[in-house]
Parts: sequence; structure tokens; C-alpha cells
Amino acid sequence: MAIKLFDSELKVMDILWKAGDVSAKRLAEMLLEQVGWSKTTTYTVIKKCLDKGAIARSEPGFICKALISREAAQTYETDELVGKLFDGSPDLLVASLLSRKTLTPPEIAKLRALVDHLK
Amino acid sequence: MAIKLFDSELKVMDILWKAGDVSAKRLAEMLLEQVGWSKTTTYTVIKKCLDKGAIARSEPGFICKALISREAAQTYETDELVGKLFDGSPDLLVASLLSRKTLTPPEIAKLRALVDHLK
DNA sequence: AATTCTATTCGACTAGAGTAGAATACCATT
DNA sequence: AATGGTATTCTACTCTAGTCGAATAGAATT
Repeated sequence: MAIKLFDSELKVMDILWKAGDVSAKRLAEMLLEQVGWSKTTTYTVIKKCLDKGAIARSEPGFICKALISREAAQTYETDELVGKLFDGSPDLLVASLLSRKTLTPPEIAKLRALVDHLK
Repeated sequence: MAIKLFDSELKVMDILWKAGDVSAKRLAEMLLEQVGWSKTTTYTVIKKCLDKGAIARSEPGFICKALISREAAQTYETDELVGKLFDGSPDLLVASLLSRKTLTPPEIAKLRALVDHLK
């Protein structure tokens, strides 16, 4: 847990989170298409993820599996943001988000339900 | 608006946001104490903030005034996070935060009030 | 106006994220 | 087993945030 993922690594992880396990070869294809990376770049970033335990490799086929969940990454980054700009108080971030007028009615309904569930 | 502030710059801005206008000299003292920076480091970071328009300098006394509000910085960074890890949907971030069980009852009450105000 | 002390600027170094070309290892096919 | 092609690794470059020592400018004191 608590592993910092860099922007480049997040690009790889994001595919795994959305598409499930994917081979390195296929990741290279997808990232070439999606962000224009050379295939070597993809392999290098995958290696970084392997080294830090964010991805597991399985054979045959160099299949990559995410070991860090999207939720864990979200939590980590959110905590960083809260620490940096919201005095360490998550509720200040929530307040800031809610005070923006950009939420749609269905979203508001959903959020109200969530708040109601807290008690 | 929409200026990215780096971590080091945030340290300077944070003092200005909390203490109001402060001289460069005093900032150097405070940051030496708070984060151990050499005074030259503080002056260098102040310069970066001046160059990017995050701070205004006034004489005499090299008084620094924040030109970027804390709220603007919060919004910017939050949007970045949402774009990176929450599919661009702020409500997913709110949901993620609310679903954590770390909020205190008074915080919950405050949030409920906020949600109720949306309509 | 010379001296000293402090405030400010200049220039430079470092570490690490991001990127990819060249080299190699692996595999299929003849 | 030699060849050709593709998958994977190695090595290395670039760029920039972060940091600060040394040089300079400025103010105060003698």
C-alpha cells in the first residue's frame, strides 16, 4: 500500500484497471495509440511498476496484473491533496467540491443518499 | 488564473494565505524554521512565484502579497486530481470521500447541511 | 568614506521523471 | 541450424523542480 504512482505509471495502471489483465505487448500497442508512446517507453514504465510492486508479471505472454487497486491510488492521491491544500481535513475538500455549482441533479441525489447513509 | 503551483511554491503561498502580506526576509525566517530551507532557497522560490504572477512584490521591504487565492489553487489541484483518477467526475471524488469512515459527527452534520443547500 | 553586516541576486548543481534508440533474446519457419 | 522477425531489455539522454553557495548590492555605523 501507500505507493506513489507517477503520471506515466498511472497511464499504464489505468488500462489495467479498466481492461483487466493485459499483456505488455498489447499495452504497448494501446499506449502508442492512446498517448503516442514508443513501445520501449511502455516497457520501461511497466518495469518501474513491476519494481515498485504496482504490477505483477505472469508467464507466458508477459501478462500484467494490477496489484494496486484504483481505490488505493485514489485514496493516496486524495490524501496528498488534502494534506497539501486542505489543512489535512477531508471535509474541507468535500465542502469545496459541494460548494461548486457544477453538480447535476442526479449527482446531487446520489450524494445526498451517501450523506444520509453516514450517521 | 490556472497557474500550476509546485510543492515548494505552495509552501511560500501557504504562509501568505495564512499570515497575509509578509516580507521576503520574514518568509526566509519562517521557512527556515518551518521546513529548514536556506534563505537563498526561499528567495529563489519567491522569485519563481513572482515570475509566474502568483505573488506581487511591493517596496519598501520586499513585501510579498499573494495574487493567487487559496481557493483558486484548491480548485486547480482538485480538478487535476479528478481528471487523473476520477474520470473527470467531481462527484466520484465526493462519493469516495464520503464513503470513507473517517468523518466526525460534526463534520457530517456540516456536510449534510451543504448537500441540503444544493437543490 | 570606509567598514561591517545583512538583504538580495546569480549561477550552478542534483536527483528523478519521462522518453526512447540500440542491442539482445526469443521464437517461428524454412 | 540458419534466417528473419518480433518481443524485451539495456543504456542513456533531456528537462525541470528543488536546493543552495558564492557574489553582489544595500544600509547602517564608525
